[in-house]
Amino acid sequence: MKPELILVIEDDAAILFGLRDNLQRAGYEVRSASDGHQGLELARTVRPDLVLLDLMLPGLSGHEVCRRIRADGLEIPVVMLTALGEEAQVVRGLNLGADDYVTKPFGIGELMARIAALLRRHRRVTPDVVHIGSLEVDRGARRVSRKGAEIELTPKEYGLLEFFTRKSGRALTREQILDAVWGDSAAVTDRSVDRAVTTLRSKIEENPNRPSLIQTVPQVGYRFEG
Amino acid sequence: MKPELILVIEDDAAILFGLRDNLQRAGYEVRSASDGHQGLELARTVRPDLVLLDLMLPGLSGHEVCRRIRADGLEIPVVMLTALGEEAQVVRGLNLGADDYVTKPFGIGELMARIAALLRRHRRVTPDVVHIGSLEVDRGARRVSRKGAEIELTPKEYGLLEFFTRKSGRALTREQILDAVWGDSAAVTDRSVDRAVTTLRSKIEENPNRPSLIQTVPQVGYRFEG
DNA sequence: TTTGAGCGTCATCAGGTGGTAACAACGGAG
DNA sequence: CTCCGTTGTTACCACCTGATGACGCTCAAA
Repeated sequence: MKPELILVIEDDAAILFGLRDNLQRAGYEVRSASDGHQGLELARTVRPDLVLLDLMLPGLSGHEVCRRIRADGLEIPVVMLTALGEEAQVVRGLNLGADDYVTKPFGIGELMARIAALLRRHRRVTPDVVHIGSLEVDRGARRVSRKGAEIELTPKEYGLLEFFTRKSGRALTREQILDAVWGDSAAVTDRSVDRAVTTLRSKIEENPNRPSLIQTVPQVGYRFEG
Repeated sequence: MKPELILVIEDDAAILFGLRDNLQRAGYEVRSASDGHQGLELARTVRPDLVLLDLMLPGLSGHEVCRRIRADGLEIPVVMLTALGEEAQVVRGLNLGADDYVTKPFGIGELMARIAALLRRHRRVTPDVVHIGSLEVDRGARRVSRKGAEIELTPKEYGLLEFFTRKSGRALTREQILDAVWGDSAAVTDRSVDRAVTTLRSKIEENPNRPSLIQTVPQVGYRFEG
């Protein structure tokens, strides 16, 4: 099997060297960049399996790099490296789509373990097209169809459905759904989730009165059956 | 068979002369430019089969020329010529879409071999003509027509259409489109994408009011139906 | 210098989207 | 059986988004 490729974006040469050494020893292939722009370009072109991203970078900041990676629709796991005392930054980072963060100075063993875990988790997910029963969700084209017939969804409905497909089988609170689909900035009632679920059900369920895809979990929220 | 045309962009007259001499001796036709702007212009107009590009140039840098060539959707192989000690630049170059690089001072034999290899490889890929419904996009001739009637597109319109043909079927964000067609350096609003799409639709859609080729993906961007 | 093409921005407009509210339905507790 | 909290459903309409015409800036050719 081809070794997994890790992109390290880090401007401190000493740390970079250490990371590269450890990663290669662990059997990963490593590419690196020492500033944000270069790192972003590499992420786009070489399509690494995971990105290790320092927060403080010349050029683009780590946040910006992360945001753009996500904006490109790349679902690469991103691990942020932050100095102590940057907790506020950490929160921002996670909201921008980072999957994990590690605070410097870090134990190399812990970091390696986190990386391995993320890769393992990520390998299981996301082919571009997902089938749930007779329903087909094409994330690349952003399209949904059943038995060849396209189902027209509004952006919000599609966003909700896509989120469900990524968390299928798990009970999700309305708050989790709001955060993920509406974004933390939006100030909306959690009743909006109910309403969105209703309209989504009416479009994708065979029998909207007895939903089979989106189950209500009383007192909690909803669960998508994958 | 028509001799292959190589464009050399190099400001050092001595090196340029040597290259031209060797290339012609090897049976290639040669055009040359001594600064970035002129080189880019030539690349666009004479459509060489390969570009030899010096990194350090008056006017536009080699990187910028390379990026713009790619932004235009030209899939010409580009070989970067770099001085020793410019490794960081080399990385950037490759990421910008250069296909190879050679470090000065170089052995002329090696360079010729690389050029030949690139031309060979390039001939094998890139189907030049794409058909979408009744529309025909000839990437080789950089021409678009419908039922034999040529459709005149401006450079930006053509660049956009060509990018669409390469990403057909996928939903593309305005940001992705901007990066690819305008280039990251361009400071333009994403409304410009809308504008460009509108004018492109008016030229290539049978019924611009009900577009069939370029679909709007609300809140996201556009999707080209391949 | 003039002219014109290309293209980026702005203002406007139409249509769609989705949040809220109001009410219905449901189910559990007492 | 009644009460009350939770969820489903529908209607309404404010707001946003995207389409498009108009305008102006820039650059190159004549």
